[in-house]
Amino acid sequence: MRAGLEPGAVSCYSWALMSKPRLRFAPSPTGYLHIGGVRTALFNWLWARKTGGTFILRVEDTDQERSTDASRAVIFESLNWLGLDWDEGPGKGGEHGPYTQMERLSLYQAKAEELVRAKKAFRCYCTKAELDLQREALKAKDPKAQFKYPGTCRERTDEPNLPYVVRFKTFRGGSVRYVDKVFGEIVTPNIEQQDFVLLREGGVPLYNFGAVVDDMMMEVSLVARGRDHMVNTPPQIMLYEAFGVKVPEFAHLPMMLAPSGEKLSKRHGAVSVSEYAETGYTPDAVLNYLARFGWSHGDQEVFSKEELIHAFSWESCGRGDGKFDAKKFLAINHEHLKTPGLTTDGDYASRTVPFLKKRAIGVQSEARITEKAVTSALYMIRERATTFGQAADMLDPFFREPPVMDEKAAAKFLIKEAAPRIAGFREAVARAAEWTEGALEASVNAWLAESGLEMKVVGQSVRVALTGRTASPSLYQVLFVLGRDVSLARLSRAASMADRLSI
RNA sequence: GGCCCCAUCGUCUAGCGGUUAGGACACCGGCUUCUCACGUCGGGAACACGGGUUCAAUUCCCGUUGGGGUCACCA
Repeated sequence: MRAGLEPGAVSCYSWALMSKPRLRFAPSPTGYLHIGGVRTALFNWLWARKTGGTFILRVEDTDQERSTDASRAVIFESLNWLGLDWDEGPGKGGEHGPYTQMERLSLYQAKAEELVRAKKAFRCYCTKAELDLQREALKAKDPKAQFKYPGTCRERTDEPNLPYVVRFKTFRGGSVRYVDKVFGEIVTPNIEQQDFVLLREGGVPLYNFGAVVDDMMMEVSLVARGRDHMVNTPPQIMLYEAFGVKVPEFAHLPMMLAPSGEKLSKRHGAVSVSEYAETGYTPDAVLNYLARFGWSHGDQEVFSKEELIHAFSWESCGRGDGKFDAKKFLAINHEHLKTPGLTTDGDYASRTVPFLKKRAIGVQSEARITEKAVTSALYMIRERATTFGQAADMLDPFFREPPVMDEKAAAKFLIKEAAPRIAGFREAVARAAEWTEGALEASVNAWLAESGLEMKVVGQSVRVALTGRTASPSLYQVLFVLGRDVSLARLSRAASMADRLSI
């Protein structure tokens, strides 16, 4: 009942309906985990989680020139940080392992041999140099001509003792048709294909072959990947048909481009997941932004991870490429940090502590940086901080004694005229009925009223006195969080500093 | 260049024949205000173009233009 070789005969539905979907993310360990790659992983993961299917992680490391163990580790680390957990794969096992391609070499070789024996593939003894020569020759004759492997060894029957690659006998007539879950029907004439290489000279598979053998053996039922792979789909489908197995479903995702419209790369700013982790983004916000890129759910912009799982569908994926927008990304992160329902106090604090500790290295107050202390100060900065890194910056004056004094701020606000005001403010808060925001404010207001001063004129000096900066949370919150002793001490010190400074 | 894909505000997008074309980010104003934010109110801002189909096209079809992808013993 399998699909035949005629065009239009490839049906994918039965597989998908009969069992839980199996999806995979198959990165190459050749660098950091790219934000675009994460989106691919995310969409696969969302569908697996929504449908109760299986999410497989497979490492495609057949490019031995560029693959590194360090990169492999970074990719795992990034996926873990994002919370995109896999059901089968490295470190997790599964019935279809190993999940690293270089550990599956004998499998590819056996499968290639199977095709050769069935005359669906052949050994090609043409060398790379020969082919390059032919390519150049053709180009010299006709610059517009398309070079395709001429089929030199396609029907060759001898088996000389020479190095060879294994090539696929591409179907000659007809076309490949499939129904993409986001792009719809795609038809490609087979004439476009050439006899592509399955196995290199050393027996290491090339992408299209490795991916198909693995997807086939791992029983992947839906292949979702970037649109840049769309051109690989027809040859891959030929391979499935050559093996006589069911063709999986395909879903291609529109591309994420740089604001300039070029392919997104490091020269356009942060593109690796680790950079966002280091800046203090929260993983769910990263997923939120990436999900909303090329996918939508009515007017909703902010999603928790659970909401994404619930709402996701291929039908709501767009088809147009998009441009990465760092500002919107930041705004989404801010939204997640502001909302306790999205980022709990505990989560917020535990993610902020490392940032605070990092900036407190060598400072004696480091021991005071605890999740508990940070948690109790959180309410001051929830609305303000856009990243955990920024939160740590805002919290810094509360975990350092004395606070770092901004020199410009001091020069401008800790001036002679300010000294008596700071002192007056100090006395006012010192005689507050109790050390609460309300009582402090009441006491300060009373002092303001009797002294004829306005908060406008004393505020900034007091702020610099308490925090060393010109921007901070509300003064009463600052006083409260700092506590009576520290507050009074900082105010005294600043008052005398102001008095001295301008002599 | 061949083949393939795409096309709504600057950006991400809603729209699935009849809407004052909606939201979000960004931008610009007002309000709030002890700073910075947050919040809130308001504003400017889009259906690439040309043909069809239809009583009616942003929406369906074709073409043009524009953008993107890909053309390896990379993935």
